[in-house]
This record gives sequence, C-alpha cells and structure tokens, in this order.
Amino acid sequence: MSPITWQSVKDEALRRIRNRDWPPGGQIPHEADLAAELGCSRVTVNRALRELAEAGLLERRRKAGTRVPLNPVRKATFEIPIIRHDIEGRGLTPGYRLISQQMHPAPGTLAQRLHLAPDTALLQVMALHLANDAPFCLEDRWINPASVPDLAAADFTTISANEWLVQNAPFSGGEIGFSATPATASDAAHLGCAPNDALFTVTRITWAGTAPITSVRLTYAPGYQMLTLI
Amino acid sequence: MSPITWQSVKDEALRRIRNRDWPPGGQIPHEADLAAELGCSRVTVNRALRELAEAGLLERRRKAGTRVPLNPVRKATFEIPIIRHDIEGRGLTPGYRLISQQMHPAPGTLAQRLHLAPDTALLQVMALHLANDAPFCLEDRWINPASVPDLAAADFTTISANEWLVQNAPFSGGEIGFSATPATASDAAHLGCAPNDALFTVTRITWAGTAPITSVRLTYAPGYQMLTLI
DNA sequence: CAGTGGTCTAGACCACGGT
DNA sequence: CCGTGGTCTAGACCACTGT
Repeated sequence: MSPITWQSVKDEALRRIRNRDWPPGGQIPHEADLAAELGCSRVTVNRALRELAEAGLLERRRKAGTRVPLNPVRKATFEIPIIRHDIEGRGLTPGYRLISQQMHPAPGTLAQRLHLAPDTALLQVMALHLANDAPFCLEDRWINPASVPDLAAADFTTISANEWLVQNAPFSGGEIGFSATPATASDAAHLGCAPNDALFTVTRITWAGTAPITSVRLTYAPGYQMLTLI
Repeated sequence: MSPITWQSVKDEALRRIRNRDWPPGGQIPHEADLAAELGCSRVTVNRALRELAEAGLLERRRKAGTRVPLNPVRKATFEIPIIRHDIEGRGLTPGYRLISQQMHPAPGTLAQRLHLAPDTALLQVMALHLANDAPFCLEDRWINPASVPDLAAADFTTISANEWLVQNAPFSGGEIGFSATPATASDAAHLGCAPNDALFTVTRITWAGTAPITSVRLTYAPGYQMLTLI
C-alpha cells in the first residue's frame, strides 16, 4: 500500500543516473519492467521519465528505448518578467518615462526580419525604465499596428509598451537573444553611462501565429545581471 | 470515437485565451466540466491545462480553480550546451587550448559563495575555446576536488573542463547568471579584443546536493549572441 | 514486423486551501 | 467543511521506428 508517486520514481531514477547504476550511454529498463519493479503503474513511470527527458537527463525514442545520454544537454527555464516587476523584485522602486512615440516606415532590415513589406508603417516607441529614479533599462520597440487592433487606445505615457502588450497582445511564439553591446551615444545619454560601456542587451521578436507583433531591444544600465536557477 | 488528444485540448484552451473567451483575470471552467464539454477524460484536460500553467499562461490552485493571469509571466527554456557543441552548431570548427591549471586556496568571496571554509584548496583551470582558430570563449573555472573524486584522472590538455565535468560530475542544481562586462586586460589578451570591449559573460555555480562542484565564468568574444525560441 | 514509448479512459482517493 | 486540482491504477490501443 505504499503510495508510489511519480516524483519518487523521478528521484529514484535520478539517483540511479548519478550513481551510474544506469551508466552514461546505456539503456535503462523498459517502462513496464520499472513499473513492475517499483510496484506502480506504467503511467506513473512514464510521467517521471518524461520529465527527466524534458530536462535533458534521458533520451527516449520509441522502439529504441530510453538511454542515459553521454553528453546531457541540460535545459533550464527562465522567466520573462514585465520590466516593472523585475525592478520591484530587486527591491527597487520602479519608474517610467516615455521618450518618443511615432509612426515610421519600417527600416529595411527590420521589415525583413518581421517578414513585412519594406516601409510598412510601424509604431516606434522609446521609453526609459527607472529604478529608484536611476536609469535601469532603455526600451526601443517597434509595434505592428496590423497585429494589435487596440493600439490606438494605448497611452504609453502612463503604461509602458512592455506591460501594455503583455496584457493586450498575447503572443504565440518568438525568439529572444541575449548579448553584450557597447553603449551608443543615445544609450549613454539615456542611461547615464559612458559611450562604449558594456551593456546587457535583450532582443526579442514575438508573433501571433505568422503575424509579427513587435520587435524590441532592451538595453540595461551597466551592472545588470539576469539570474536563473538551474 | 473522435480521438481527442491533450495537445488538441491545449490548442483549444490557447485559442480561448487569445480569443478572450476566457478573459484575463477570469476563472475558467473546472476540469470535469471541460472534460464533459470536450468529450474526453479529465486526465487529458489536466495534462493540457498543467502544461499551460507551467508556461505561465494559466494559474491553478486547488479549490480556487484555474484563472487566466492578468499579467502572464511567460517562461522560456534554454539549453546549456557544451561549448564545443555550441561552436559546431554555429557551423564553425571548434578548437581548444589549456592556459593554466593549478591548485589554489579559494579566494574569500568565492569560498563564501560556495559555502566552503576560506582557503579550501580548489583546482583553477583556465582555458580558451576557439572557433575557426579565432578566440571564442574564455573559461575561468574553479573545481572542488572533494566533490569530484576522479578529478586527478582528468587531462584538461585534451578535453575541456566544461566537457569533462558534464560527463563526469552530474549536478543536481545551481544558478546561472548572464551579464555584460568590460574586457579586463587578461580577457583582452586572450580573446584578442580591446580592453573594455563589451563581453557577454555567463557565471555558473553547480551543486551536487549541498556540495559545490564548480564555479565558472565564461567570457565570450565580442559579437556573441545567445539565441532561444520562446 | 514487432517492440517501445505515447496516450486515452473510467473510476477512485487524496491534499490543499478558500469559506 | 467541502470543492478543486493532483495523482494513481489497470487496461487498452496507437504511432513510430529499428531490425
């Protein structure tokens, strides 16, 4: 009557992997065998092994069975917070200032990356996020009005485009890139740092199906670090 | 006899969220009701809604039910590749050069971060990863011999500590940080860039249970970008 | 072809936590 | 207290893919 949980099966499997009872490169027993051995149903074993496979600690293929990878590619998850919440989470007081907001034809490379016709009219929004009144993050964003019907109703003087879009334009997918870039003259002026300072930069494009919603470049003041548990 | 899959339930739920059939802040029907409506079992609905909750698109609490969050905090996963594979994945030819390898007492702040007694003996390994013979990434690592029994058998002249540890010291958890740092004189010399150039930097600490395994600082040559799908 | 993981079902009990 | 999600079971069929 021991209540075997998928979590306990997962822990036991982890133990065997670390302990090399299941050696790297080797196959592990079938779900049915494990279920019999551990005294639980196959579904329970399946749930446990599936999670380990999603974390990169096992490789599963039909017919071929389940193996311990020689070079596990670990996966980690990170959150994409609203910038204001990121600031609050660091124990600082958030602030916000709209810098500019204007319709522009999309520059060539941007139009290409968004799969739009050249010179499609987009709304460019630039804003500065503050933490304890000090510059925290510069938001340089292009929004596709065709994907965001209510865009005209948005007032980016009081709410950041970052936050408004999270609430009003759910995305289905996209890509996000992290890099280090030297501060441009504009970056330096807005963030209050020196030109060429090393700035942590996030570039993100999001889509609703195949329609582009927005492209944004977030440039953080010197010293910013993005932390995640793995 | 329609084969309703958890994936199709997930898609339908996503559609209702995007469509605001389930408005932000509102509760959605119970699992049992949805199962009846969609003509599948409750377990199938559970799997679908659980995944959406893990992605940050729903909030679930016992008794309180399931809600659409007003400010969804989207989660994304990224892979932690072996550096050599990262290079190969970019279509470049990887190279590797050991710079130094020596036992040192742990510096104070490091010992503290690793929860070790000050001056605990650690192995410091510095190495350079190359892509098409050009500097790609500088690896500055401290390894705790107490957590890695076979450490003496490792030959870091032929295999990087990065890769060897992945194969020989599975970790149970840790933390990873991303930032932009100005190139130090040492960084610049090894990476062939100018001092104070903006460098993408990854800091990672890993643990086996409560025992620290390694602390590493990866400094990438200018222009590096870490890309992830969301 | 046949073995393995992937998934669905119906029913059941349990844990948490609002009321 | 009691409604809701969390999970387990036994059995079944299916989809993929290596041999």
